[in-house]
Amino acid sequence: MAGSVNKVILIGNVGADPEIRRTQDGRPIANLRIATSETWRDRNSGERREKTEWHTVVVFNEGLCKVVEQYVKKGAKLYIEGALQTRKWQDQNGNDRYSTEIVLQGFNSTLTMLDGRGEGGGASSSFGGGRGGDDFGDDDYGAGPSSGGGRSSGGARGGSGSGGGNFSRDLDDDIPF
Amino acid sequence: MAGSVNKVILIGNVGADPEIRRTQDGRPIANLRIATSETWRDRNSGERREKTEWHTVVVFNEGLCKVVEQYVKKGAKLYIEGALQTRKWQDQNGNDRYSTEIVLQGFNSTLTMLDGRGEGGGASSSFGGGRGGDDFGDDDYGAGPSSGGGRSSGGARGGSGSGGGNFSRDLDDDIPF
Amino acid sequence: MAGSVNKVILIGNVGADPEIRRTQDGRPIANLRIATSETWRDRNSGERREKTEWHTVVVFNEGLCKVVEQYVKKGAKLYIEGALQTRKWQDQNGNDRYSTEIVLQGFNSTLTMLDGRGEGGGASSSFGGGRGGDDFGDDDYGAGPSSGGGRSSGGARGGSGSGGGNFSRDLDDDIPF
Amino acid sequence: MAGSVNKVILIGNVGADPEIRRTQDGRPIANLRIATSETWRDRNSGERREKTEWHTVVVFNEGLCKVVEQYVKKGAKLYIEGALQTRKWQDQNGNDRYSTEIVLQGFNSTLTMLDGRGEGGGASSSFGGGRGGDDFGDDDYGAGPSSGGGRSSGGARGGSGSGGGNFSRDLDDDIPF
DNA sequence: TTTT
DNA sequence: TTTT
Repeated sequence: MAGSVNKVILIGNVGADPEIRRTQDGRPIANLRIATSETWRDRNSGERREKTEWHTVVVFNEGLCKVVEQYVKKGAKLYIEGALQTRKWQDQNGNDRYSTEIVLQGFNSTLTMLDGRGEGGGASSSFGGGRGGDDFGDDDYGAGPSSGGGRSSGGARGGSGSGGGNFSRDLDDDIPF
Repeated sequence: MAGSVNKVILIGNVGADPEIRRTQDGRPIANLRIATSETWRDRNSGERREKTEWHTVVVFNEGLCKVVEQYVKKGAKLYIEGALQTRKWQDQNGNDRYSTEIVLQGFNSTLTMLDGRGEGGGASSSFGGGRGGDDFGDDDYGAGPSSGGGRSSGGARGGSGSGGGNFSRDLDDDIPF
Repeated sequence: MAGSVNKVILIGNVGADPEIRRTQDGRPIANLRIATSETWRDRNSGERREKTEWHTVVVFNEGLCKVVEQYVKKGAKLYIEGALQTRKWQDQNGNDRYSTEIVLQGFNSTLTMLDGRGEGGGASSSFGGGRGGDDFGDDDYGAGPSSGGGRSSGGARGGSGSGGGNFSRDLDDDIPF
Repeated sequence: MAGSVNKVILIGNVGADPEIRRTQDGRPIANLRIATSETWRDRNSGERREKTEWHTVVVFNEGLCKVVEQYVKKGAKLYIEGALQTRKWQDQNGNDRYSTEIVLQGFNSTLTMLDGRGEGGGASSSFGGGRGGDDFGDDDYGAGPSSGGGRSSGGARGGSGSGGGNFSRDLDDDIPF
């Protein structure tokens, strides 16, 4: 079927340092757990209540994996755009099990760090941005994320400052890893 | 945690006529299975390939449930906007199991029928639309979906025409069911 | 600034056959006018009212331009994902004027045809789909939209059937134009 | 036409303290200027370049206006979900002019503060959240944003910490202003 | 005019 | 199980 859309947009916090695995042929796959949460007031008690939803995010895109590996730490606030995918697997008893994940793989996958603004209120360096896009005349307008040079990073929580970065696929060749 | 977003946007086709259950206190809950699919060309064989993803959508909103009950049939193409929710349950062996669903419950849930354009190629009646929104002067601008009057409809496949309708919560009082 | 998102999602109908211009160096640019509309019921009169919003969409992506040129006709229903851009220009009196457009240029631009379902109720060929994505093992999983072969199409309104197609950038090499 | 979607999603920074006007009948309208920006590397020079896009956001929703009035300051990073609207007006010479704005008015408008996480690295108070949603049994699950109690706030830049808050319409009765 |  |  064509004419379909499968899109997930999350803004939430990373629950633990990401895990990076590798395929047999060496490509990285990053796994993230992201929490979103909503709060409301109980109609009867008047108490504030909160419900947290945990999401499993799987990053197949190689460039985004590198970003995740280097910059995303427990506690980081991320903007994620990906697609829903339900994977079937067998448990130890041979029973079919299903896991639904947000997959960042396709052309419109995005991962943007929303923490940033560093510690000193200063212009913490940024390593991302970009539309990935097409070409725009003779310079590389919108041509893809780029890097801000030497950064030590540290994730959101660790705190030593990390400008919010916007990453996308197609960035492999622009990121200086 | 506040400052989070949990949003799913789907455009896909309904795999089977919806199931409508009721809570003990009589409120309806609709279940939908929606297929999205992507196609690509195999790099080696050059063949076209397709992968279909199935999504479970649960509609708690009462107004949307009525819409689903009356207008959504197997085969219908829908635009869905909801939130991801993973539900924990026990299987017959007492093992924890998890199911991830797209829940239409909150203020920004939407369900829009994308088939339509009626039978005659004409303007097709519409039974929905709307922003739910706030007030806009003295008339009810953006005040919520409304109905186009008597339509028997019949879903997408049944085919006798059904304008695409846009529904949201807050519409309970406007829909003449 | 990094860590920002600029995204527009539209589902609407094309108001007129698209215009295709070309840059000096020969690249196509497509212009579309797309109508979205909302309906509501007047609180006082009880009448149904409707407000249509017109959007200007500019397609810089070359692959998408070709798709627009060949398949998108007046009346077609489209799903569009792009970015907002306000362009400054001078009117004949030298006054600054601004026009805001939805630009399809970047990596996460999408254009999907939502009409389709072909003429005979049958399996009208599809020329799109795809995630653009990365590679997935040795076949071209998610590797980008592809074409369904020879189709004459005809747009939504023209009517001779055109399956809903999903297009994205990165597709240039896959579309057999 | 029904079956349409008109949605804008922005994450960006507020360029100046918001302006709050009032309609004749006393309802507030907030105006925000929000910057999004993308960066890329020039293909030739290798320099990092940046392009900032400015967006005008108009908040008609009364609850969101209050939030804007009290918490949103110059420099704040926001998540915004609204609809595109082009307004026609006459300049001093009587010429038609058009302005396109992102309107937060309808049921699925959202405004979420993304700064926050306070100064102490702690859990940071949150004054928002919520789905607006429907009812869910006997407590007010998902019933709408609520407030975290006494907060002095101060906007993003002012800096003394302000948890990210998520606001939506339907919240009027829950926010303790 | 923001932010990095 | 849909759709193309």
